[in-house]
Amino acid sequence: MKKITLKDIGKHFGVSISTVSKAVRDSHEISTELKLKIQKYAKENNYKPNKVALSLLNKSTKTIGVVIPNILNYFFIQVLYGIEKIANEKGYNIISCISDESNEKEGKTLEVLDAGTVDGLIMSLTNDSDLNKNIGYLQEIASSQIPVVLFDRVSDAINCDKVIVDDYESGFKTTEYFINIGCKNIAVITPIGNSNIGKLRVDGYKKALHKNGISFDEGMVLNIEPKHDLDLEMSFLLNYKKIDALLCLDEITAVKVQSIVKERGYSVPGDISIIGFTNGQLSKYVTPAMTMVSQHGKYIGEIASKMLIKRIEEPDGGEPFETKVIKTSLIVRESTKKIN
Amino acid sequence: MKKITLKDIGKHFGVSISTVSKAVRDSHEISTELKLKIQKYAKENNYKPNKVALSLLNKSTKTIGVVIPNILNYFFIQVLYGIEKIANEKGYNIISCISDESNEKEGKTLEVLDAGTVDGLIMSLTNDSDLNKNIGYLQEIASSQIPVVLFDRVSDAINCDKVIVDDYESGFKTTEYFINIGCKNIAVITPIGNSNIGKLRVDGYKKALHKNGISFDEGMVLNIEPKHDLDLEMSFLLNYKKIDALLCLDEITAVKVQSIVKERGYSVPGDISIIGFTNGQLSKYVTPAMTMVSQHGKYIGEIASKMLIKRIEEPDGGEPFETKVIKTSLIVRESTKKIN
DNA sequence: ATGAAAGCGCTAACAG
DNA sequence: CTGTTAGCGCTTTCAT
Repeated sequence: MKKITLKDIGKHFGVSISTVSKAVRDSHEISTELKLKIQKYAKENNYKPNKVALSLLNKSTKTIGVVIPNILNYFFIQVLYGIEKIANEKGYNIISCISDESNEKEGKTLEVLDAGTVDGLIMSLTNDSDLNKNIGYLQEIASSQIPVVLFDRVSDAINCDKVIVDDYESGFKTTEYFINIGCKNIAVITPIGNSNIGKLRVDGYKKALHKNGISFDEGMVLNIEPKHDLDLEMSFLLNYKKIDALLCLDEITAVKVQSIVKERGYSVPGDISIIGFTNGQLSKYVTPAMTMVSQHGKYIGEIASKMLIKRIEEPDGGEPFETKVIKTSLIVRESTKKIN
Repeated sequence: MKKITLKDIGKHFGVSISTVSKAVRDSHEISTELKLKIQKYAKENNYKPNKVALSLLNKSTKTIGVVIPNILNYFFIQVLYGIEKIANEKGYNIISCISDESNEKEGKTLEVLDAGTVDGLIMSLTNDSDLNKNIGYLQEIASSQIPVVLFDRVSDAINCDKVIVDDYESGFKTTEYFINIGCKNIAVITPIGNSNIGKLRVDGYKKALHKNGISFDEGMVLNIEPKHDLDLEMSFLLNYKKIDALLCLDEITAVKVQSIVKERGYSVPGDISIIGFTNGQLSKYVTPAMTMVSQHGKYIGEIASKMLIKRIEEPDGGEPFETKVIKTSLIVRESTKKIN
């Protein structure tokens, strides 16, 4: 038997649909006797108010859309986990969409989410969406449809709440950490070279070099792409110059790079110290366990979720948009050590 | 300006709402001139038919609910990825819920999903849901509300389509693999001892021992729980008997166990060979790289998604329920080797 | 070629 | 106490 409705119940008892509605919601307006009968019947038949109808009525779906570029990336999973946790506590559901680093899929996803399915949107942009038509679309949505919170990969062109990592600062601090333990030839390996956050981290890196009197060398920044042969590229880099530190801008790259470096006979951290971004599940268990920059993904998700729900629920009191910066922390393990 | 509706457009042109509806959907019933005007206006104002209204009308939400026990587990992520991929291709969205291995949260989640929000449900049960009130509830949903597909952690008590791994066979084959490379003292470490799949794998293990004339020893099966001290438990196990092979029933356990074993001075695979379940991101990068049983998570997700959507879209032609068994494969790496 | 009306399932305001 | 009405946004007959 398919889902039972108020109408069905009403028919069964020969009463009106609004009476039933009131009865199941235990209104004082209904006689106790009738209420009991109806409630019993409703329970037995597993009646539940249809959410879709309620959504239409209340103009609120109690769901929030989450768009992330890559679900196989532990950082995003952590953020998703944080978002879900808070959303769940506050009675919201999550529609999760994966843009797969594709502008096109990102756009399609926005179309769906912009059609009344969700009360708000939490999103991290695809890698190259800075030069992306979706930006305009998103700005449109944020400004006139539903609240939007951007995290991690954000864009200045969109006016909304944001939660970001202090990428510049973080690139700076990490580089100084290398310098403080005695490293001088510090290379950067980035799979996110054309994203804003990648650029910021590299800028921080440059700043740290500059401050410490080390001249910046373009050749020490290795931009990699999924299709590239990392092994080969690393071989060029290692032959290019004597290197004593490697800063990798995501976890999987860090782990792969460490493995390549070890295979080529370098000792980590004896010859080369390595630090990676994103403290996920991988870095802890490889040998040597890797020193990582933790972005506190779960926390970012929680914050984003809270900000969004606040926007959704508060009469758009028009608090000015906020950008929260989450500080990273360095989790020091065995892939770095002081050179004496 | 908030979302624009047909009514708004109608008012603007002084025509009826149904005319507008037809116009935006390019009906031949409307004069070209009017159609063009309306369509232009609609585009300019970013009109999009409200999905919620459509859902109510069509009694179809074009979304499917996914309930997984643990999002920080790579197997489930892979499944989710596979589900999303297919669903997306077929125009469905995913509402993802995390039951966090809690019966209670699982139940709440079902309540929400059972209220007309989704057209179908893909789910893996919480660890101990065999002795779980939700089972009855789920059976109720599956039998009378919406199609349900269970994967991995399923239950016989629920009558629906299922996608499972050949856990018994897989426990058997893996154990025989150990035996074939010369191992005799094979221990099992399971964090999922009270789940069906955990039991099946252990049963397969027993069968292989038996077939090869090795007697089964209860003490060689180590049930662990999140709160337990794995280090300590492993120490007991290693002192209990000389062990030359360890079968770990999930990836993170495998990695941790290998790390503990190495720390205690054993060589892997020299002294002890190790195999783990779930070929995720971890096992490939630890040292030594671990031999793993791949369950083909993404493929499982794709299959589940296809089965569900077929049920949703096909006039419930009442094909009998199917249980698809996905064969595992052994990815041999360096944590196992032949003993001579 | 356009519009009125019904209905998806529900709630709320208002009558009786 | 119970019922009628209207309306959320949309599509779909069925008039006109």
